[in-house]
Amino acid sequence: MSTITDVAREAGVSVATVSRALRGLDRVSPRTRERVLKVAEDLDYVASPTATSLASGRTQVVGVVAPFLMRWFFATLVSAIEKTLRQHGHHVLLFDLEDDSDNQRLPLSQNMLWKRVDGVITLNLPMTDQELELVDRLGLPLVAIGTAVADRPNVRIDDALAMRLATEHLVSLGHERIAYIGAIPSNVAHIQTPQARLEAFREVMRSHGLEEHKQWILGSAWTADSAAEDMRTLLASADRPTAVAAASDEMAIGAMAAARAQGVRIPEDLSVIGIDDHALSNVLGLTTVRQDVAAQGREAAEILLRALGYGPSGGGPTEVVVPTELIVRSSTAPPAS
Amino acid sequence: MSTITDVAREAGVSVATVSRALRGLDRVSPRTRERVLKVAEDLDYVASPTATSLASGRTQVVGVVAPFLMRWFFATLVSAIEKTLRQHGHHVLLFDLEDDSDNQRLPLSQNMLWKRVDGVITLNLPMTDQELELVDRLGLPLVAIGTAVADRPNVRIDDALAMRLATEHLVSLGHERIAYIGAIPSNVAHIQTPQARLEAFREVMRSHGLEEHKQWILGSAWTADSAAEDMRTLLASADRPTAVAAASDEMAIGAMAAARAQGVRIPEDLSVIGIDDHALSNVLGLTTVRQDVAAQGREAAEILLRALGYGPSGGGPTEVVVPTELIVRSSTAPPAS
DNA sequence: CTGAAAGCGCTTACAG
DNA sequence: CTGAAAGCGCTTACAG
Repeated sequence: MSTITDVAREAGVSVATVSRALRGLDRVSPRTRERVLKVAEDLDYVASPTATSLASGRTQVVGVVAPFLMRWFFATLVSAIEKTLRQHGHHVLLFDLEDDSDNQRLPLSQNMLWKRVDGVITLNLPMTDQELELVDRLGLPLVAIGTAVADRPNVRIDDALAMRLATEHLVSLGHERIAYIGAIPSNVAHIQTPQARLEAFREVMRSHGLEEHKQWILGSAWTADSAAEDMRTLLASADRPTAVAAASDEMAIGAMAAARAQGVRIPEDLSVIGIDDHALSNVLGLTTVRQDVAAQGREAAEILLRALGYGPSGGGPTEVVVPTELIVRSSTAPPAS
Repeated sequence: MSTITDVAREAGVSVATVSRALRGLDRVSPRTRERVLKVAEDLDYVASPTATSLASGRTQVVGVVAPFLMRWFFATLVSAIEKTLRQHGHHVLLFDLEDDSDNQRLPLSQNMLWKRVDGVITLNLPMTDQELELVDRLGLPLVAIGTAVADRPNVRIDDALAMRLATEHLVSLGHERIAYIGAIPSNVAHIQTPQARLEAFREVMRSHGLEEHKQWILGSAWTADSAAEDMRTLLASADRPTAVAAASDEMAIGAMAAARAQGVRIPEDLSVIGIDDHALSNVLGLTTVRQDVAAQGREAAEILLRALGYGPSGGGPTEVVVPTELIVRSSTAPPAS
């Protein structure tokens, strides 16, 4: 592979001139620039990013950090972020912080970031003080999707609003006996989403004077399997709800499946609603509150790009709340009187 | 942040010695090494990867390239690969080659790889000749998961065997009228999986003397939505199958949902089987042929690491076929007499 | 508009 | 066992 020196020699100019010409800087005569471009093209020249980085201090790489990657929400974000960044000449270095051998996640460390990325995007990841201090010390701009990180730019949906939409939908259908799936104990993590959604559910119930049954608030682990298991227990009892609001579609899908497996018809015997509009929700007929996950990824990438000095330098929003929308399908209906 | 020069000064040795000591090379006295280690620790020293790369020619980064990222199969692979590589001090640069604005995928280009990655892992990605030539020219080792790439190391399941297991299961239950979902026209892509699975299906049908109905071979686009749509058409006709084999669980899930929505009971009226053991298959009761996707990611990462000179240099397998297993759940049963 | 030179922070022979 | 020096391939003031 050819280097900048090869191009300079071939074009009969200095490497400094080649560097300027190729990067489109001022102060290069049109003729010279043209010649350099031609030679570079002929030689299949591509600047060594590693040399460029060492000299310029920028890597054109952004770190994307997630607590896990396999779930639909995260995979969708990563895909959207990668595409947006690549359109602007940037690349994605991926970190999956899930630790299989432990139920604690891995910490973000200096050698993941130092001189390796120009910025960081966190995907629903509560950061520890040390991690935040590290990112600060390294001078890295950061954008948080979902769970907010200190006072950094943040892209998310309005969790409370989303769950309010979901719960109000059930109430408006006439349901009064409503269960909830996805209540994560507040001491487990500083993740805002579960708590905000549960609180919104409670608030709506209260505002309609509806009773909240302790044993109908299920603390499932945000997976379909876990939700299905909790649902089975719930359905085994004599005292059953007529509807269930799940904090995510994956849990809603688990709940629907568990109900059906026990002969409970949906929506005749039980209405189910989720939040997300997961890739499979449409086909499964799940009523849900849609969030545009790809849009969140795109917004976050653009904010970061701006922080890195690309695009319109003029500020731009630093706090984006992506709209949310009720999608009624066949998993919800009025209760069977 | 401190540099190697800072450490050298503080420890009273040359930068060369620091470099050797920190990398655990020979020819450093225990006392010196200890001192250097101590100073480095005190100064929070982490070598600049960009400088290291320029000097050594290695980046400790591997490119992971996929036609799209959002599907369960790909997300699971990426997660497993990332974890395995990170344990060995390597990082993942991610490329999603899906092009939203076009139905052709983006090409792999020189500026994605050149001096940026030490090797490449492809995820079910048929490579063009130019891409292969590029990877060769850059001297990058490559490992292919799923769709094989020329004579490079390859990790996959036995597609034909998997579909044979699925089809034989249906036949052994007594089904004779079996439909197939996921037949991609061979001119669309050089992806082996769809073709290998369809052929295996046909072979099993033939070997049992079962008739293959042209209109029961559905060319769904490997998504649940597409499979559901095709299934609706199929069920609308008077001449119906008693069972359907889908080439992936996502399609099987779509087929099940479409059937149920039309009042077709599963498995009483229709048996459905898939391939994958998708995260939602268990909860949905889908009978399937399980493939261990994470294991494929791990194997591929390890083969690449070996090619890069890590771990036992002694060869090791270069062709891995991960085993596959029939998981019978509630979506399959003997036909209704 | 263009070039010579220093510098980015490491690794790697080469001496000793 | 250790150090001085060249080199990796760019960018960036500084002169001119």
